[in-house]
Amino acid sequence: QMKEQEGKSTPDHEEEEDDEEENGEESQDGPLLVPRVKVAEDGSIILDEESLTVEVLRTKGPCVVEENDPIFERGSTTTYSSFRKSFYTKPWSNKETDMFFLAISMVGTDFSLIGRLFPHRARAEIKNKFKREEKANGWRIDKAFKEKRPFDFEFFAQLLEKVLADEGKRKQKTVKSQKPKEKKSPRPQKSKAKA
Amino acid sequence: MPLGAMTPGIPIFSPMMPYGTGLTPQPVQSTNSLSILEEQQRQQQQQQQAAQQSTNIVSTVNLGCKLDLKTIALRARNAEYNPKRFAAVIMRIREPRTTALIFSSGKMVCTGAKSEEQSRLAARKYARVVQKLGFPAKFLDFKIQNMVGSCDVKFPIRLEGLVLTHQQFSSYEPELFPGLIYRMIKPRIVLLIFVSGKVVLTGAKVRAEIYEAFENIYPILKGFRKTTYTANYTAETLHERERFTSLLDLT
Amino acid sequence: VAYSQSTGQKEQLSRCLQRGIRRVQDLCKVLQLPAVFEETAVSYFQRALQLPAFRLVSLEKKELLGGCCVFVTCRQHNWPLTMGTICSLLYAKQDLFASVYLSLQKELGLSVPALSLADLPTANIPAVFLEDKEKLLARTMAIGSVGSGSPDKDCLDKGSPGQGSLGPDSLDKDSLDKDSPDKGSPGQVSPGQGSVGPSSLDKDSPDKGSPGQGSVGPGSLDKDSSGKDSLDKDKNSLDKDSLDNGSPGQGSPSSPPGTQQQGCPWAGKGQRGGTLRPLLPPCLIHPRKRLRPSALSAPAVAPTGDEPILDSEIEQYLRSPEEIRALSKAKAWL
DNA sequence: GGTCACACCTATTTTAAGCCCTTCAAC
DNA sequence: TTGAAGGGCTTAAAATAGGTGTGAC
Repeated sequence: QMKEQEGKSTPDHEEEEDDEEENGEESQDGPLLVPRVKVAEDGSIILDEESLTVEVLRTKGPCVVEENDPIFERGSTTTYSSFRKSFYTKPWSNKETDMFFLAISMVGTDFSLIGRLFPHRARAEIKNKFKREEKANGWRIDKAFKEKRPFDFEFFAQLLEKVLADEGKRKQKTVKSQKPKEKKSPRPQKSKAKA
Repeated sequence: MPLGAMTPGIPIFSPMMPYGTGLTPQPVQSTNSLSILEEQQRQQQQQQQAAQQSTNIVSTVNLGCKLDLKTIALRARNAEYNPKRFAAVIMRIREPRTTALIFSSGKMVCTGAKSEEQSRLAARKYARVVQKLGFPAKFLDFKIQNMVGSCDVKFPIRLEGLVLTHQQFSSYEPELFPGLIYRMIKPRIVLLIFVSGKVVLTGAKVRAEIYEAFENIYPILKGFRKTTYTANYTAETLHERERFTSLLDLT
Repeated sequence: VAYSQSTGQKEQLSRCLQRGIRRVQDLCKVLQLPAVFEETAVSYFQRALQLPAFRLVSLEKKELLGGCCVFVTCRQHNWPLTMGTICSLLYAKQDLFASVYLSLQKELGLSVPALSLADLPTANIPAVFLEDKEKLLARTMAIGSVGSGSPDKDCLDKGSPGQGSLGPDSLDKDSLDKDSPDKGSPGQVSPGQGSVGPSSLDKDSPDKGSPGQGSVGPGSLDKDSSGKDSLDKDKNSLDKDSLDNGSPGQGSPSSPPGTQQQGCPWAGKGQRGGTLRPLLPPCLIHPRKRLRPSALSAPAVAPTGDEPILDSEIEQYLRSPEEIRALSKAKAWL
């Protein structure tokens, strides 16, 4: 059993995807992390819950779960949060944010469409970005929406590619040498931004 | 123990909101003893300080005609339509800042407004947009479906104590959510109460329910005010135990 | 395990009930819970199934319902069973289990005490528990992180390290390694474990191993990495214009147009070239943080809801025929 | 095996506070 | 090795409604 579960780090991306089916356990092993949920052997605790009185009397039986209990071993790496669905969203840089507003001025508030303008961003990320900007810089949203710009996909794609590429370069550069700043590395586009 | 059992006079209310209708007058006769007046005034001030804010309103209206969502999405730049994901057009307007879900049946849901009036105005604007797009939209059965409000009582609350004494109404599962979920019966409002003293009220159909619920909960919360820090642990706890011994039967 | 969804309401209640009860019993056996627990849990299950709220839910949820009943029972007896353990055993998704659990509480009007040893009066607690409580509190105090709140608050409010930290694995790791002298002695009893373990449990819950969690990252830009070199130069210049002039300067944090950068289209470039800065107008050198307070929040006047709506306002949301044509073409391309 | 009926997913808003994850800069 | 920063999820409520998966018969 054990359904599968997506291993993506970004919200579902429109179509394209057919999630592999696998990963499943990948554990099975880890003899070390056996969750021994041991408990006091005995003792009686009495709680009176509104007429719902329960009395427990435990005689010194074996531990609730021995450390070798196969049941537990099986899911040793499965935790309460193993199935949480949270995706990591890469923070938006200033440049990319500018692109976001440019997109709004070109297509309006169709997040799905905007999402297609940002190959690496899912609709959910666009929507969250929109809501976040609405709170922080509502005027910018308004401004972008008011300033219509012709929808030129090619243009946008080129621009975005360049912006992302610059970012990736800058990052690498910063890591290697400290002198950086704004620099267009000799090689124009082509590289895919962020490795 | 009815909700208001241990609540002293719960007078006033004073929405500090522009549209606030001073509802629930409620005569202020109450307990006993001396400086009742003073006490009441003090309480009034406190409650007033915990000004409420209506934060979100959801309303519905029927445009009374079938709509072609594809067309709407194509012609309006404030719309989005992805039949694969959701069967409605998602439309937004800037003033009042709201979002609407427009279904092909002509039914519409308007969310995000801060007041009933704003919600209605926004809904009318959406209807106008749809009209301008060529549909014979009308404006039928406008109705406020849900109102959300939030406020701050300005003092920390002992949720552990509250959940014990009001078990029948509460659910406090810090593992799942930091707030205590309080399901008030009358009015039928759900409150999310946080240790910080912040409170969220939701589920109301009319503004008065939010106010009423707050008036009901405020005295209760005062009873569980978390007195600052340490030493209080023992004293407070013991006090609490004494009061609710019957419930715990643990002492 | 794992039915799936579908109400199963048509199914004979008795059968559903029997099956569910069996599951509850099995679960109790697996957990080696006292017999009393089993009875209580089963009765809860029976009560719950009477309610339409549960009779009408999917089988998947019905299954978790059984687990919830066992879980509730354990809690009421202060038995250190964690949600993490239950979820693991049932292969349940945290969210789903939580929702069923919360609705069980809601529907049955149950009162489920927090799993907290610290909150129990000492009188009825076995010695082992007492010891642990001391340790627990001491540890809590020592850790001290708590900015505000009594020890009591710590144990209860944050007592149950939520979202993932309760995983079975994390239990031994922290409790044993860190604080328990009995580390390494299997025979010893450490009651505290399953329960609360204040903040200490938070940190290192070994989720890392969980399958399918993170990774991948957005680094999948692979797809359309087309060549378009020729256009490059042109685009670059366009780019400059549109970004620097069109938007309020290089992602400047926040500041409405009204106050500043009003008539200074060069703002963006100027700020970039550090040396030019002194030449910029004061409004750019010392941009005001506060800005028109009212402009943002709707009209000061409360609407009545019946205000006339100007056509011009509505028209800003409409696309012109050309735009529609362009968009159609563009969409076709995509 | 096909039909029926229905739970549940998807989506939107809004607030609260805590937890979770990733990334990257100081020690 | 930490912590901070940035983003996201969780809880409640309510209306809307088509598509899908699935037990039952």
